[in-house]
Amino acid sequence: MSIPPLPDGLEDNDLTRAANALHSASIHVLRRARAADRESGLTPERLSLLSVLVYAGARTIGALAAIEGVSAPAISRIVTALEAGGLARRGRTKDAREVTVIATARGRRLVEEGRRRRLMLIARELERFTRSDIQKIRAVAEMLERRDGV
Amino acid sequence: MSIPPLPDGLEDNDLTRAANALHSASIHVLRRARAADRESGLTPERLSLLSVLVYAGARTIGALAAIEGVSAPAISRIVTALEAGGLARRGRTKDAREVTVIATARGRRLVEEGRRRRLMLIARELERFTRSDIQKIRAVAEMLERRDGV
DNA sequence: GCTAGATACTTAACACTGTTAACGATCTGG
DNA sequence: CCAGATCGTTAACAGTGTTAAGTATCTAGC
Repeated sequence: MSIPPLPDGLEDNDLTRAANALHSASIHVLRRARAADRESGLTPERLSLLSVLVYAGARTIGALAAIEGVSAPAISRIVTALEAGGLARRGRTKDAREVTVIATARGRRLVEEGRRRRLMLIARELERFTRSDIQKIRAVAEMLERRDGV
Repeated sequence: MSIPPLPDGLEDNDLTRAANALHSASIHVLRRARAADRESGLTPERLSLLSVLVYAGARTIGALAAIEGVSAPAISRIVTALEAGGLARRGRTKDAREVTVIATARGRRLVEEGRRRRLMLIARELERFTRSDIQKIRAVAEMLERRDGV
């Protein structure tokens, strides 16, 4: 896997080269991870929404739409599918216009297994590096996540 | 942005923590990058296929299907759409069963602009780090890409 | 306390992408 | 030369996205 050249119009410096390499590396990391998701038997959209429910807790349809960056009708339909599969349930709040969604135990288990598979796949790839390089990778990744939301 | 805890069932060590942090960081890097793609006016699938054509050169329908990990009919339909938009063209080889696809100049320009936007977005986020940290990020990302295909 | 407007969700109609099955055209080996 | 393999397209269907319209509920103002 080699890194593509910087496109024309971008200054060539550490910053742009870091962005370029980080871009490529991220694509490759997630390509592998996504392969693990197919074993869940869920479509990517359903698994993604269910993951939000598991890690963020019960949320209204509108909140889920904002988080996923899609429309409320799109969420509503996916929730219906998750409910049919016994992976999530609809609930109500004081405001009777709102509909909350929460993952079932089975939904939670499915998401956790998927996350474990993803991380195991990535970890297996990292095994090729030395302990010292793995520490560097960890330090940089944690730094990226610590500072802001890059 | 904080890193989620390691899931149960995964040993807690540098390797798994590196995988966990790298996973989160990759998700965030690409979330930003994808936002830049909307400006292209193309659907993600069309832009992705067009990118392959630009960076890998002319390819047959079957080869594109293998690269994108989807079926030949799916590629065929997207190529038809790209052709209609003047972004790609179909061609022929000696083997008259095969159909090759190649990006037009306009398609190439569109992909290059998109890639520039992506990298500029990522670079802008990295500007928050010190020069020394940026060098570390670059070194790790290039290492990840150099060794294999993580 | 009532009503007008805002808000939250659902349903409907349509576009795009993915699949598999079936078909036509072309190549290849015996 | 022909039977079978290969390549691409078309068709039919499922899933997800959108916007528009409809229903129910809340809230503000009189």
